[in-house]
Amino acid sequence: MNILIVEDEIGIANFLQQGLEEEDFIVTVCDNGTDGLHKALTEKFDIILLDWMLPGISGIEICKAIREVNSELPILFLTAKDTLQETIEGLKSGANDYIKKPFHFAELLERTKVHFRRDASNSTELKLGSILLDTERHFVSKNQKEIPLTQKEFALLEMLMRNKDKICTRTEIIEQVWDIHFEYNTGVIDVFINSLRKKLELSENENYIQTIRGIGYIAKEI
Amino acid sequence: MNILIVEDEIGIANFLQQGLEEEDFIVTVCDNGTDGLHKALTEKFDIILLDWMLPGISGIEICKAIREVNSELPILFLTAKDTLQETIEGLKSGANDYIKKPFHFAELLERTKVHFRRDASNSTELKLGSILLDTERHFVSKNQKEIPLTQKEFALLEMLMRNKDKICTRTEIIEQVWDIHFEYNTGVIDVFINSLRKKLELSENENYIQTIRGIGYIAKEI
DNA sequence: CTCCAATTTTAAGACAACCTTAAGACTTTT
DNA sequence: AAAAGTCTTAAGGTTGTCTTAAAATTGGAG
Repeated sequence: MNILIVEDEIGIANFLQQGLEEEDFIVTVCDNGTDGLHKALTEKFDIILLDWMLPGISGIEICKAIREVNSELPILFLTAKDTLQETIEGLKSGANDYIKKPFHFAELLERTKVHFRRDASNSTELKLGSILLDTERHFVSKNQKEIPLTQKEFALLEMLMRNKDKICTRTEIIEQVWDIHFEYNTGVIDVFINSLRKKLELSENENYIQTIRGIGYIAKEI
Repeated sequence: MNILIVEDEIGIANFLQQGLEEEDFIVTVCDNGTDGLHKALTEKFDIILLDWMLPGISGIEICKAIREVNSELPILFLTAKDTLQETIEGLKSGANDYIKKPFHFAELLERTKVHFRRDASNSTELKLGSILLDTERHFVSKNQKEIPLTQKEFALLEMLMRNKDKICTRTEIIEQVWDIHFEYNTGVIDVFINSLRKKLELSENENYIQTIRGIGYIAKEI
């Protein structure tokens, strides 16, 4: 996990770097706004800790500039500017959290971790109603009962579950699950959807895998 | 945007409710932990504001219970427990933010909005009165109730909603929805407009889809 | 290497959902 | 009152999906 710290007070920067490295984060420090913004835009970080008052570009400017390009990257302000107006200005500029100096390192650490948590996209455990799927163990269960699936069945279910509440078109499915990248039409998908529904015993009122006629399928909580 | 407030001090709850409703949020209040948890698990909210000390189940327990099932839902603690240990405990239990009482409403509001931002930025939702249409989920609802639509119905409604407050001529509709690029006259459009109105239960005084005689149709907020 | 079992793919008929058409009722305009 | 445009309904006709079974392929054991 890569953290970028943009902070000009060397004492604070070192203190943070040391503390975060002890927690096994990979830390990069910039002591001015210009470098900070440049690094933020060109390298890949998982989170940014940002001071407000900086030589070069101010924290606010950096924050706004990052948000122009990247709306996902978590940005935490870390600043001595502690009035209500400033707090709001900081949050409005696109930050995800606003921590006022002086702060406890333990709280900063915890607030930092909050933003790593929600990155469930690479989680190995997926859930859909009473259905659980673990990609690592290649294991699927429903109501605590294991459901043995074949390779293709598993891959198809995984794709649907990773895209929960999003439509998977037939083309997307053929591409991702079957790795076929040209015009193709056959009933394979239907056959496997059918066998998934059967094995998972999806009745009328447990319609987790719905068909979107003319388009594809969707996995939905009900 | 639906907000659930779980708070037993009526004064604070009312204050929050009023403030948030002025900002056009839809607010639900629970004055005890048991109801709060139940509502959080059974209804659909976009964010939860949670007191720590509550009659029934404590905020911490609620937070953990929600996280068992839903790792995405933003949870904000809002509490008088302001020590470092408590803050950390709150965040560790799965909360996304931890706001200490007394707080400024403006800051609370801003911190709440932080969590809507990233949803909104990549939203695929269109709104027309109480009607919501999500292209990605191929989902339409009115007053929180799902309205199942067919392909063509969906495409037609999507076109009208994308052009909200703009007239869609019959020719434009036939071109975009039916992909027919030559002179064509038949009642298809009328039939589908009719079935949309029926399924969406658009009465006289909810005339979201209006006829522009001789030209086409228009979707309008009323 | 060969055979067997399990998995994957193809194919086809049955089925259901959807789209289109057309015709008559209704509304608005001239 | 006539004409033009729209609404409503219901009956085919079409298309996409489900289901089943058999053929083809793969992977592992002997």
